[in-house]
Amino acid sequence: MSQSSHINIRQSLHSRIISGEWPLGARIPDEINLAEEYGCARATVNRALQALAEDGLVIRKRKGGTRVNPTPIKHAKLEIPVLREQIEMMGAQYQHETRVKKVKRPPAPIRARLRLNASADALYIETLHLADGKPFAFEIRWVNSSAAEGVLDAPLDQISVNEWLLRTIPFSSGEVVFTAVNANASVAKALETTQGAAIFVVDRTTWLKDEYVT
Amino acid sequence: MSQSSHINIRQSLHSRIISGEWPLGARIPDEINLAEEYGCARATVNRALQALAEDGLVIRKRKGGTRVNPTPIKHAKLEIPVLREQIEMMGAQYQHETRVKKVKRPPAPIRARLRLNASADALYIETLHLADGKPFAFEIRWVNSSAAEGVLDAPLDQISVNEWLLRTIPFSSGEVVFTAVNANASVAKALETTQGAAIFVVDRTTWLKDEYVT
DNA sequence: TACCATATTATGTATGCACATATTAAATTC
DNA sequence: GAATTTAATATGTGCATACATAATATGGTA
Repeated sequence: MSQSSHINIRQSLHSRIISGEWPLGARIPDEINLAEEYGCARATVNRALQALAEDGLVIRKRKGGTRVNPTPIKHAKLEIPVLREQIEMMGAQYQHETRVKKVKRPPAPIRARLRLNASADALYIETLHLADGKPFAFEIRWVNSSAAEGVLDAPLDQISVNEWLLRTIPFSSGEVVFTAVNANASVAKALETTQGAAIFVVDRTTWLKDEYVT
Repeated sequence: MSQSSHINIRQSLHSRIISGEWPLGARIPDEINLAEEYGCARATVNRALQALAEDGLVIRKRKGGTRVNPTPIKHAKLEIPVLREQIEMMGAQYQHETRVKKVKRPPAPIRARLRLNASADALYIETLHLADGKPFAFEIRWVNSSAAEGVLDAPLDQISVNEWLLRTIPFSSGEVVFTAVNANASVAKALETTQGAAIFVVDRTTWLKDEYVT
């Protein structure tokens, strides 16, 4: 009982579900019964169940009741840490250098990803992120500047592009897809490490932007 | 007013925040005032604010009040669709083939990722996912079988490994990292497409598993 | 001034109640 | 028997209230 009640109930139900107490797709007791069982108000059970529903563990329907999601977890949520926080979390000091920043025509695949027509320009930015002065990550980003207006005027020396965009753009529109490329030679060089090493690349496409994070 | 009140308020506050009505890090009115402004109960505002806090848009502290997150969105949540759903969403019929499934010693980098010692074995699985009989995605997965006990006995012909794991493993422990490799020749062949094409690879590391999704 | 106890404040959580809404199940009608 | 109306039911939402809790402000004392 270290936590609040709805969290306890949430966890309890969670473990009961994955323990197989209720088979896949089976209906679990309704809120009133659970409330009785746990000795709390229906609203409290409701809150716990809603949380489980958000996690995709159960599916709830009016009248139909609550049942264990037969196709569990359509979507796993994950975290895309802002690099700065990631670095500072390690107790290191964060810095970043904007190496390139100019408007130019993106190559065809990028253009397609950004849904730009052939003549449109985009903003190209290369940023090197440093932890305690040592290269930590290298970031290449294409920004659809027509969508993210003001990006040219933004104080990109103070905050990173990443954060600026996250701050400015309503992330609700973010449909994100991850793609990958191997670390190429130039990137490896920038990071002062061996090509093909444990470098990882994240390629995110949103309605608005396209970035590679190394 | 098409939706329920707490969702309206949530959206309203969201747009007010990103519109810059309250500067970064600034404190926004407390629940009581907002409730008054929106003409609803404090609980309703509370619900909206908690949702925003979960999204990382605001930070809430007892007494300190609620303020706009100065380092916005530490974590963007995204969806990792289960391949089957993705395919069925397109109106295609889903099938999958388990091509390889055996226990063996993973290579060093994988071992490190899974936090296994040098002698430990892991389960190696290759799965080909089909949409209407045509190759759609190729999946290579290493499973730390000591953690995911029972994976060997699971009916992996009926449901995919992906779904089985998601169903079985408490995803609360899932710290996920994405990495990327270029599509290599063998993968490209399996997918009957050109190497280096718009294939995308997701490399996820959890406490428990490691997978590549093409 | 520096420090510590206390009051104040904003959010966190829980409850009981009421009513809305979707959906199933039952009852009625043709 | 089939189709349509009606009732029953589980969840969705909102409100008013109460108390808990954490963090800040305040004031008094050394």
